[in-house]
Amino acid sequence: MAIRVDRQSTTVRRRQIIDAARDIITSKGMESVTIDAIAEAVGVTEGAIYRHFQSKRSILSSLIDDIEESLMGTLRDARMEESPARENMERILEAHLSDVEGRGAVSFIIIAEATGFDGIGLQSRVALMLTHYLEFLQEVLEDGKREGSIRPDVDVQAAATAFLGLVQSTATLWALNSYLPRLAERRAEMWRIFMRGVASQA
Amino acid sequence: MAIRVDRQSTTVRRRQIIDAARDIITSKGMESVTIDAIAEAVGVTEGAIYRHFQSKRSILSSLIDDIEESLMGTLRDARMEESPARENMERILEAHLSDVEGRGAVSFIIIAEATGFDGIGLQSRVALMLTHYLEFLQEVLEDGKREGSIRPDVDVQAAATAFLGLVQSTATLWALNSYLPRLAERRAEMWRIFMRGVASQA
DNA sequence: TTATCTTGTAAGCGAACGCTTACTTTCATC
DNA sequence: GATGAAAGTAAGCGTTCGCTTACAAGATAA
Repeated sequence: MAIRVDRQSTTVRRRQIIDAARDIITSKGMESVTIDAIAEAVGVTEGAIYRHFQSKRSILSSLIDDIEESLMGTLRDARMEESPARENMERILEAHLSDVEGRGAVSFIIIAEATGFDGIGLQSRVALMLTHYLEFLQEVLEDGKREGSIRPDVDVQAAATAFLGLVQSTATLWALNSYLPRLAERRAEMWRIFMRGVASQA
Repeated sequence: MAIRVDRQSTTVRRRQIIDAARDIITSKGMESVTIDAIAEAVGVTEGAIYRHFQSKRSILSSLIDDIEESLMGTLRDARMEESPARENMERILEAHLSDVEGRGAVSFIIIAEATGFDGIGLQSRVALMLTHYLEFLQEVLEDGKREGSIRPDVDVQAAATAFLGLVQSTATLWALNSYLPRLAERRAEMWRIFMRGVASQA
């Protein structure tokens, strides 16, 4: 009588492992991401994890790939629609902040904690993701300049950094369980401040 | 012939220990802050550290006290001068960002990584510091409203959060060694964006 | 001088963590 | 039905880390 074992393909397991890592980060924070915790969440033993990933570092690296994909997907979706740049930017902010509210915003937790990542050498990987993210924002801001809705003398690098800051500070406050009432109104107000900051005169 | 021992009072040692912790954070990141590393930096053995602090948690807690003090000091200094609120705000931003550039901005690294702090229960301590910080910013912004330099319908909570975001995103990019050229110009431009976002019409 | 308090060391305990090894079980294919 | 690759387990190795313990030595005051 053998113990019932739930065998799965590497393809399936890799997905489960990455998803488990993400879930643990959002619910219990980065420091709780251990191979043992991941294994338990997936429903296998630690050893099995190493059938599908060669190291913890490579799990996190794959998770960052995953996060970058969904982050850039959000950006692409918002821009795809042929609407004014300022509406695109607003949609991006809305998508990010409802992500913060709903699922804890792994992406921005990872970005925040990446400072202390260099024990496993993922700092530069996160830096690269951030670069891609900011470059895309800068493109959208350039769109706005061409349309005339954004002032031509705005430095798009600084503006993109400021935009990232809106999301980052909100995510931090949220993650620290600070009192964050009326997040929807807060978002609307932050958007107004940012837009007024970069917009052409009304 | 006894081994030369550098005996110091608890008062002195506590300072040295806190300073060592701060230095390690700025130079090598939070995850490198171990009792052993602190002991080595101070020039004693691990055991000696426990003569002056009862736990690692209490070292970090004291460091946060220290950081809060200097953070609030910066705010108070900037506001003390009887100048317009917008100049006060600009001075605060300048102080924070030159801190980022110069000494690595421990305060904002701690804030960023506090998300993963709950293993040692300091999350709420950092959240409290953030609350104090934001409340002070809100007061300065209210000053600006009274002066008429800031639009009366601006939500000061959202504005303070956006301001924090400026510093946070810059600190993150800096800590990740991202390409951050012309930080002084960047600061000036971010200030312009923020101020335009909250200012009364020119 | 001697007693006492304080600061220090050396050694190591126990737990956690990343990862490996030796071996078993499942499953597709010939 | 036998075979070999793939996926799993149980056990444990080596290291790191926070912290404790037993003991030594400098400082201070009677």
